[in-house]
Amino acid sequence: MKMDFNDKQIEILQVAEKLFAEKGFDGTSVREIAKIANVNIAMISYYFGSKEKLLESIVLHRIGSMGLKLENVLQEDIAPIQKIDEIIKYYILQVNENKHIHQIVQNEITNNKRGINFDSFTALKKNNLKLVESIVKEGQEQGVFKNNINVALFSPMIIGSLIYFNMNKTLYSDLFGLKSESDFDNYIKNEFTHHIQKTIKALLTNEDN
Amino acid sequence: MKMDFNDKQIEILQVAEKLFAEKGFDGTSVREIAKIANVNIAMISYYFGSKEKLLESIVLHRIGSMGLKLENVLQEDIAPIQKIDEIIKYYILQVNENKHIHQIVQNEITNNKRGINFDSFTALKKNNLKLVESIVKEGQEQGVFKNNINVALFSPMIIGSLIYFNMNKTLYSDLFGLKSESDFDNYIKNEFTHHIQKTIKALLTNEDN
Amino acid sequence: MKMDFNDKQIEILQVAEKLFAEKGFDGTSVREIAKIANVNIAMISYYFGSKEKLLESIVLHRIGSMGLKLENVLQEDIAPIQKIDEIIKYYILQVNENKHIHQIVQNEITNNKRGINFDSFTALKKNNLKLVESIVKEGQEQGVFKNNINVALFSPMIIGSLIYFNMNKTLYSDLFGLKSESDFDNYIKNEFTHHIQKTIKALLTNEDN
Amino acid sequence: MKMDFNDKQIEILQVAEKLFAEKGFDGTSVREIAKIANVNIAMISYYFGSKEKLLESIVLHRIGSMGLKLENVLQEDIAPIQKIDEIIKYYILQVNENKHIHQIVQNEITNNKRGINFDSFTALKKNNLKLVESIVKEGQEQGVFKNNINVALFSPMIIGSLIYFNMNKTLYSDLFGLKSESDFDNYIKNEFTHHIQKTIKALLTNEDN
DNA sequence: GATGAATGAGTGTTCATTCAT
DNA sequence: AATGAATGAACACTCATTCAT
Repeated sequence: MKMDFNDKQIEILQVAEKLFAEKGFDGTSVREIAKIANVNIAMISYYFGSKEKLLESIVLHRIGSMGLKLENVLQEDIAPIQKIDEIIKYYILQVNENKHIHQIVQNEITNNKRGINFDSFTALKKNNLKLVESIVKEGQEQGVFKNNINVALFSPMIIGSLIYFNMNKTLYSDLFGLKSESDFDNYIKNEFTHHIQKTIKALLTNEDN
Repeated sequence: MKMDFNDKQIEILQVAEKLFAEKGFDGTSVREIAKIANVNIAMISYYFGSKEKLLESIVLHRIGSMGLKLENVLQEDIAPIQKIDEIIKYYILQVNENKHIHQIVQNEITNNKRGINFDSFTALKKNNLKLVESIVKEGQEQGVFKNNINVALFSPMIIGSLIYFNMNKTLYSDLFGLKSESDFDNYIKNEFTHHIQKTIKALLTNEDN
Repeated sequence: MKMDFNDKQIEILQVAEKLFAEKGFDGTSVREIAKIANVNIAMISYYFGSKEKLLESIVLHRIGSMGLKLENVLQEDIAPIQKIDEIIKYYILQVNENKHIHQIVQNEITNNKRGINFDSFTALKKNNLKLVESIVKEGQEQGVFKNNINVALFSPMIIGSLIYFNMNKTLYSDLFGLKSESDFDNYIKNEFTHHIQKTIKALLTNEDN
Repeated sequence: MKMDFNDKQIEILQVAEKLFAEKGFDGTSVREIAKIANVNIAMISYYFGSKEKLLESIVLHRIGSMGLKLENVLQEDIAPIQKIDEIIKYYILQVNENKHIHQIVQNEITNNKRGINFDSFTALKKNNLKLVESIVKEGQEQGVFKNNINVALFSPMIIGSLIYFNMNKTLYSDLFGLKSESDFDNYIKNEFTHHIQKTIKALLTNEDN
């Protein structure tokens, strides 16, 4: 699968990503994408093969440009508890910056009606899980983290709650008095992130009840 | 808003709920619903007015039959920490039992392109939030819960992580070696629920870092 | 074909007549008629057999209740020229009072796609023609009307121009500064009628060019 | 508003014009048009946007190809009374040659339920009216026409009677013994035209009664 | 390599009518 | 005698894709 897209293709990818996230895959027509991206309708089939292949290309393009990998975020010599803080911050930031694609993939993984291949996404998740597991293990060996921690459920907690929070933007903007888009984004970067960090750390360090 | 549906209408509602959850609203055609529900295509418009009204009817029907209200789940005389356990168990159970509708509503609230009214859903959420807040306050007054707890973020954590877990069933079945539908369901009822309970309680009782 | 309609049937006939005239036969649905007439949808088929038969019933009902026949309008002992004035006045009045049905029949006679029977209407026209012919002949014998008058074309001139005038109500209201429905109706009863009378009499009495 | 239609589009316009005139707008389905014009159903929406836009295109196409304008028909140096003869002849010819479109527009102007724009048609009528008014005025100044002539009612008389005559083809073919389509057409071009000319001139020149 | 024209299949909805009660 | 429920057929329109150029 080639990954080098020309300018027109990238324009299409960006427009399509936005529309797919906003209106769903089935709710978006190629006509609409073509119109907004200011290209001929036939281009989408011509460049990407089909509407479904277009979605796969969006995912590939996104993952390819996701910037810093988790591995590079962490310094070797900081305490495990700080590493956890960093990881959560990184996770939330990354998911939030790519929320369009996360929303799309989430829906499409659920609607398995289309045979779209999201292996690259799943692989990324599994890889991240391994890293977190190794850090938790490190903390456990140092005696700062409790045992019996179900690390695999961190992801649902972090990403799941963030997606849910984003999807119910109206409700939470109302509850927290967030008046603008940037208010909302700042809330995620600060209060929300802090809350999740606090929660995970409590789980890792708290005496069992 | 009438809520009394006859048998055929209920059949349609159930089929549509399943299909909408599986394939999305736009990805499901009324023809398909009619075919599977074994009714004439015209019935859907005839009974519900339109495809969109059908979705609203599904939501209403679901909420109307959601059984026990949270208020009735709780005994007065148990400790706040036990109440929290009960609430989480109830929440997860309820969301899981109605996961179809949660999935649909989640997607449709996001894609606000349709003017479908989900106020009843939002009202339910706000109501539940108030209850949890009062219990946390009770615990704080008794000195068993810490202060500075962002209760409004419990919902995203509980429901968000559950929805995410469900949506990535393939991944987590793989990770946890769950071979059947009931394995997966049992995992949610036991390990998953326990994990969330443990997490929330840790958050409520742990010393700040 | 029976002609005795009960109250509900008459209500349906009146509503349908108005709607057919306003929106055309095909542009009007039986649902709409039933709704406005405040009767069950099935009633139309039940009472009249079909939508087409309903139209035939409207025509019959209308003709049956068209009030004074032309024959009775005329006094024996007035001059032919006055008879012509009376006839034209009667014609315009009658067509205008029954403009709905004239509009409908006009359209439906043209659209011969439906096998609707308008013989009763045609018979009325032929009968009226004979009467006018006899009066013109009377005038010709008295030497007050010229010969070579194509009496059969009087009807197109009188009714045709009136229907056209009615159909272009917006245009002519604008041209003549008629601000209300009753302004328009009065214009027909006075200026329009006078104009037609003047025209026909000119034709009947003028030296050939 | 573009007016250049390709061959297939013109084929569709012609078929649609005929069908709309024969069976009305609502009585004609795009399927039928497509079938007879031997094109794919989707072509109608593709070419014209919608069924209603198709009708607007028909009107535009017709008006655009209406050949000689009234202004060019008249020689400067003939007597007003001859000009009137020419105008009537032109009017009847033009309306008769375009009777389909006149019939359609007539019906649709009446059924104002659709927001179709017939301004171009109305503008044409108003323009023609001005021309006739100027000629009548000319005749009045020369003393050959009487005063107090309601020129605005000429149109209803000429066009209205012609449309009525056409719409009741069966009746008048019977009355005048016209056995073929061309008999009927010839009758319009000769006797009918002459009758209208005679009538209008009588009105213009006759002493008031 | 790129695109305007075209299309078969499918969309949600409305239609006049029928039928069991 | 009257009607609520139901339906097959048709409606105008949009879809993603193809193809000749």
